[in-house]
Amino acid sequence: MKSLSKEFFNRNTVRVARDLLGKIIEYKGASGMIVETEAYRGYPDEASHAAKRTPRSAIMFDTHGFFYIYFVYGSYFCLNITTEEGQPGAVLIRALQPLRGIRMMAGRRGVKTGKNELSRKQLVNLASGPGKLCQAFGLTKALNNTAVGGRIKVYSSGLKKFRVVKTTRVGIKKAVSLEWRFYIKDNLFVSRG
DNA sequence: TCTCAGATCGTCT
DNA sequence: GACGATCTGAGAT
Repeated sequence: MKSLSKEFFNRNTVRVARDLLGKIIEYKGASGMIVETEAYRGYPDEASHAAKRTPRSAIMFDTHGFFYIYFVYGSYFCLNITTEEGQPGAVLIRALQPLRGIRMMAGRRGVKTGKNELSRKQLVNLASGPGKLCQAFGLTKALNNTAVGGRIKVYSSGLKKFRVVKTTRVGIKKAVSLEWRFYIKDNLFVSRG
């Protein structure tokens, strides 16, 4: 299967966030379907990394179709894909539905499986959050600034029939923030954050 | 040098 | 569901 082209990401960030739902991410034999995304653009979204150019966030200003992976809260990584040329932006991948390499993911997440299948709750918990999915897939800052289709692939699954929920929140945190979050309705694997 | 973070998990109610 | 502890690094001053 062919990875999405770089041009797929050279569009309005909110549109890309919506269109990434249902796509497949694959890395080192593990794969999962994207079920939740969040769009981040530049000013006036002051809470976004794209609001201000810093050495860390420069990738959001300079590229599209590249992975932006940053470290948060001293423990976790967040996976983003940069978008739209000429405008800082990125889409945060918030949750994945695990498809392949589930035992591997469980191992990385410290889930004890033994010989039994994972319980439904354990399976849902593998990648139902930005930090969890990076841990499950073994994604770290070492993969920051790599192109989509390189070490990490993003495929179209062909899945089209699902209902999308769009949420917009204004004024979260201390800063003025616009937030566009999309998730596949009724999907068990979306995060609750 | 200092502050605080786009999250997670365990505990409590 | 609510809340607190966690703990490293980026960015501000």
